[in-house]
Amino acid sequence: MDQLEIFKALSNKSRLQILQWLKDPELNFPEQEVYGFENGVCVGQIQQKAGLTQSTISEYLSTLQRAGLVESTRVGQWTYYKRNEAAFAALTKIIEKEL
Amino acid sequence: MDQLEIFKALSNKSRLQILQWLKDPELNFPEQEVYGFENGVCVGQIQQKAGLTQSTISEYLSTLQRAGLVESTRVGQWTYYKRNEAAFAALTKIIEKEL
DNA sequence: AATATATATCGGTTTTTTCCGATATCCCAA
DNA sequence: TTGGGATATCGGAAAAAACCGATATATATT
Repeated sequence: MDQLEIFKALSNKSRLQILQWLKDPELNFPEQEVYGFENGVCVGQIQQKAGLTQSTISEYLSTLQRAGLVESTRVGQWTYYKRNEAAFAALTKIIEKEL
Repeated sequence: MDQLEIFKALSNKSRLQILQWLKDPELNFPEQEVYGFENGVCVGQIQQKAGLTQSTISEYLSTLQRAGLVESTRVGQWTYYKRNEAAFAALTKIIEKEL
């Protein structure tokens, strides 16, 4: 886990917001027909809610993924993103012990 | 506590390093004559160790202070900085609950 | 009052980040 | 096999961050 990369990923308003939305998909996104929220939420829904362009959101999700904070699953034409809760748990430990 | 401001303060290698050094001043800095490390470590010592200019370090310490991660005490011509451990504890809670 | 030392602030250059539009890729359906 | 929708990638303009040197301010000493 790269501390610096994680903190950089977290130091943007939109990316923080996305992570918070993903904490409770049922609450924050309209129903998804096929998969529920098992795999997370697809890029398009996040993009709509965030009100930024598709390319920007795609990049932001990559950034979060490189930092290990989210995971993605491709299903057909859709890519679903969900939080990686283990990474958040690890992060609190980093702050408690290393920082 | 402003999440975003905290994460921005943490997303710089030198500032992270400073926080780690301040975790154990006895270990990371030469003895200070008058005050021990009660009040923390003065700017000059941090600057020397970091190998950046005085102005840069002064700014970085302000950044950390604005984020609430350190506190400063002026004693004569010196300003001592030390960690605000309460802020770190609060940060782990933010990550657990809000993030 | 003059000088010296420690820190803060200011102005500027270079690098990084933020965001966009355009285009490429990938997958599905007809 | 072609067209359309979803996502990724690329190139770039504008804003922010990372530094620096010069200068200002505060305190202590003489």
